[in-house]
Amino acid sequence: MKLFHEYRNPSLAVDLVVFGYHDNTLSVLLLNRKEEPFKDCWTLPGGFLQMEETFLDTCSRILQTKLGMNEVFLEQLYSFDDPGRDPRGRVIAVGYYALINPAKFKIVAGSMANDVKWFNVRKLPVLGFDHKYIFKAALQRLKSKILYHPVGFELLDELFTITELHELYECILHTTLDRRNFRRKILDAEYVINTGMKREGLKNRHPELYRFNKHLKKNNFQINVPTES
Amino acid sequence: MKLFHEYRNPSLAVDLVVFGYHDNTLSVLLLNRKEEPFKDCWTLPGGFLQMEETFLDTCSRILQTKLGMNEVFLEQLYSFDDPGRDPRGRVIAVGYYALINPAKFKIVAGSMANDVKWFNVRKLPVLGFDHKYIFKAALQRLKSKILYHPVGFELLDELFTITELHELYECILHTTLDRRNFRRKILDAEYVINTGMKREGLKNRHPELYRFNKHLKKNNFQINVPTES
DNA sequence: GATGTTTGCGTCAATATAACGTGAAGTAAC
DNA sequence: GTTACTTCACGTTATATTGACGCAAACATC
Repeated sequence: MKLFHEYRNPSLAVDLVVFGYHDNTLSVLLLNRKEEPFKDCWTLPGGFLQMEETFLDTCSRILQTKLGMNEVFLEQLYSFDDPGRDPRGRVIAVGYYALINPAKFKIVAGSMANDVKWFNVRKLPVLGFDHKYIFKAALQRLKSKILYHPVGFELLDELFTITELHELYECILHTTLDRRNFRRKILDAEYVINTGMKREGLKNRHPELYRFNKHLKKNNFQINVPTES
Repeated sequence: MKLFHEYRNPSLAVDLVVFGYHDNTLSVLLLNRKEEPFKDCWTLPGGFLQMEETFLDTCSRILQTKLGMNEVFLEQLYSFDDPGRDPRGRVIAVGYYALINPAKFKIVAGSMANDVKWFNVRKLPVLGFDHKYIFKAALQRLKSKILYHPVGFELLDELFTITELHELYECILHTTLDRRNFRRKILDAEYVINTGMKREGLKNRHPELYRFNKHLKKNNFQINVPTES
């Protein structure tokens, strides 16, 4: 019996949209390609799926070898199948997005070799392949997800203030949210736990530090975005 | 230069969860396999992606040749990568789900050759491969989607009554929804347009016939499911 | 006409939401 | 210490939405 992988099959790549939040800015990690095609173009980090790997294995390998990261939040996005998406031949891409706290990996804009860089998600350069669309899908997913699920803490330090969480939401959703209503919703939903500690050394009143509530009930909160007009 | 598809690559299959609604029952189309593996087992219809095909091409081919259908609502679900999911070797499956109106294809439970059959989604047999999980993902997606997006009309005739739409929602969500509140939401959202016609020949008061409003504004309604207790 | 059912529209109290006020806590300047 | 300024934490209020029902018109059957 002929094995399936002896037939002609498209190649399978995994492409990663790695989000990081730093200095009140949502950023995405891009790689400057050193080879054709799209040499010297910015692209999402990615790699080919090996026969024995799961998608998450491939993600970890890319994160580890190209970016020096591990143990991050990962979620599958969508699979991209445009036959023309890779000039080298037929390549299917499975998109994943990751949420990381740049502080944990000592990566801040400009500090790394200039072939890997954080870019503000609102100021992206032209991307190679169809990575513009993969990125768009990722940002849209993140924006939807954060309304119902407590993913914010993946991007913040373990201890954070309500104001910091609030700024993160405004930054991701790219809108303004009433500070006081936001606080009430987050607290009513028991999204976070007050540690009793305070953040010291700030100019004004010292805000209380919270941590994420791991025992949060599902579907317990919903953030509403103002209707555009 | 060696082409990518000359490397060893996993095979790529597309598996379909085809939903149909008939006689107040949400059903899914299953195929009885005639070959190993999972001979005589019920499975989702599926097929391998050909080099030049998009996923949707493959979906259409499966729907056309195995089920005699075309022009249906299709949406990508998720890609399944468990290395052990197919005993024949490494096969990645891209799941899609379809919504069809069985009346349009003259397929009703029991009327086809006994290797293709509609099954009530709450009374499924044991499925081959990992199709149980693909199905679960599809049902979950449909349940979430219908709360915010007008997908109901894909499953109904062009003209339908509010009661019929209401029953469809209760069936898919597997819960009860207040008849009068449901009507109000659907009408306030302009989900549907009153045609002025009525469904004749029923035992009691003749209900008005509606059609789907194609110019529906996005994010204009939300159905709430009662909290379980 | 009486009966039983479905349909279509309304009511009302409870809840959730958006918009905004205010005083306390902190730093810095004088 | 006092004043000025900022952020933080907690309220308040008007409005909108929701859930839980009531009820009469429309229809077939008797």
